[in-house]
Amino acid sequence: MTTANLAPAENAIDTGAQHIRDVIREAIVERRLAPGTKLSENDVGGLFNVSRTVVRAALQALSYEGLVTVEKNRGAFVAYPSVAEAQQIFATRRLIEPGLLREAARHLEKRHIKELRALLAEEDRLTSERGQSARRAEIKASGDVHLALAAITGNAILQRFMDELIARSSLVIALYGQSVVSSCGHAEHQQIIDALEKGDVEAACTLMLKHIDHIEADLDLRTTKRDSNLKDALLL
Amino acid sequence: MTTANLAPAENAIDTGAQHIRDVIREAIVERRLAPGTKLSENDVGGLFNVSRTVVRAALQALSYEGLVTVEKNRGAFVAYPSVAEAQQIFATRRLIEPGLLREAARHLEKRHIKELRALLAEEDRLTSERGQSARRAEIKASGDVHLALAAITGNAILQRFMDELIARSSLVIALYGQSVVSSCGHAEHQQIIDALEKGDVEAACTLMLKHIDHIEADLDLRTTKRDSNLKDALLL
DNA sequence: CTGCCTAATATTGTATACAATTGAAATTCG
DNA sequence: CGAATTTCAATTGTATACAATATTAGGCAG
Repeated sequence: MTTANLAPAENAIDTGAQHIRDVIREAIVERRLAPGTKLSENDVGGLFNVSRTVVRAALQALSYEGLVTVEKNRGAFVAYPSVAEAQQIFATRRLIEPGLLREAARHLEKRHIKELRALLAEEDRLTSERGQSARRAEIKASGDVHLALAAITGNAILQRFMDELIARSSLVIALYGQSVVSSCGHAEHQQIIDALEKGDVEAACTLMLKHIDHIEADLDLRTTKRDSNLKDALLL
Repeated sequence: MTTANLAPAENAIDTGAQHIRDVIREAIVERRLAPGTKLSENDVGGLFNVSRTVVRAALQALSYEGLVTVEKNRGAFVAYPSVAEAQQIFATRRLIEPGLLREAARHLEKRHIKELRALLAEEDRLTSERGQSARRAEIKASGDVHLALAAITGNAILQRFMDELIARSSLVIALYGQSVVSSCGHAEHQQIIDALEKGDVEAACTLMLKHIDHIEADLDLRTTKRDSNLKDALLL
């Protein structure tokens, strides 16, 4: 117990539960698990060869970060964000990310730029690739850019908040996204990093706000199909 | 299921666990439970007349919001924030609260002002009262002002982030606070609300930043006594 | 008397068993 | 034939039992 303990949010909870949580989380963020899908404790437990006890712990953690909805005596479901929720997620991102960018700029080093460039290149590579698998990876890569910026701040709390916001954004995009996010999204990421590298932090902030606006504008929030009755009907 | 469901973060988890979580949480925030205190599953369970199962769920939730530290095979303890953690908490608050204030101003109505005034009056009342119990209530009341501002935004995610930040701030103040927070803290709250009522949002933001600076300045972060070995020795 | 090693105790991690609640199918009555 | 009610199956909520790990106490050698 010498080095660790610096990242307070890195609470191990339980070994097995942490793994299950990570796997399900990734599946949700990459849209392999559709919103509304039932996550039966028995099924999940059987899948991972563990008892319901540990599955419950994982589902509870996911519920806390808004990726899973737990209904009493009914079980856990992949979250199905409402329009109001979606708007709150992006409002919160607009509130946090410019400040996050300024804070990242204060800690910025050359190696960080290199890391960011590598992420952009990966994103670029995926954009030109075809197939659903590439599309999934692209969604994740897009979020990773924002998470990398959060990591630069060295602020574990901020990182966790962003973790949650990015994951939930992915869910929202999965539900309400119209076009593929890529086209505009990737170019904007590049512009933000460019501005950051030039030292023009305020320009980067402005670009970031526009970027978030664009993501939200690409959503089709008109759909009132977020009626839980209808939803149940469709999925059963 | 007509009205509810609007607050997505209000996941019920478990009935019993939720209650235990709330009680322990309040005890930590009000400093009745000292940082570092062991929270044995058996003891807590006996106290609430429930099995370890439900206690674990509560402790896990508390761990997720940083109020409790869970060490593998060792159990749960009331969190003992490091200096680095404390700095991150306040850095995050400085990043969020000005934006939160602007967002609150957009939704501000007369009834909100009345609510805020009532909170300030309560804070004032507690300030003039003597005794440890009043001091505890004062710490909580001070946080409530910030939480009320978050509530005005109507953004449930933002509210949850602030919930966590305020709770952890209370812990930090409990550990590192020198003087009683009240004297300067309360007057500053009043100034912020005054500026808000006048419609001068930017002034309110400036005051808020200064306010957070003052809270942090009142901490004695020099103390390197955050050595877990020493801590164990002292508490046993 | 001090330091280390071993054994016992206590606490957590996980699985299983039982109770309670929900959802649906089947049956009965209008 | 349709609607309401009752019964049954499945799933979650909670408690308990067992396994693994850590801490503490005791003994032994130096």
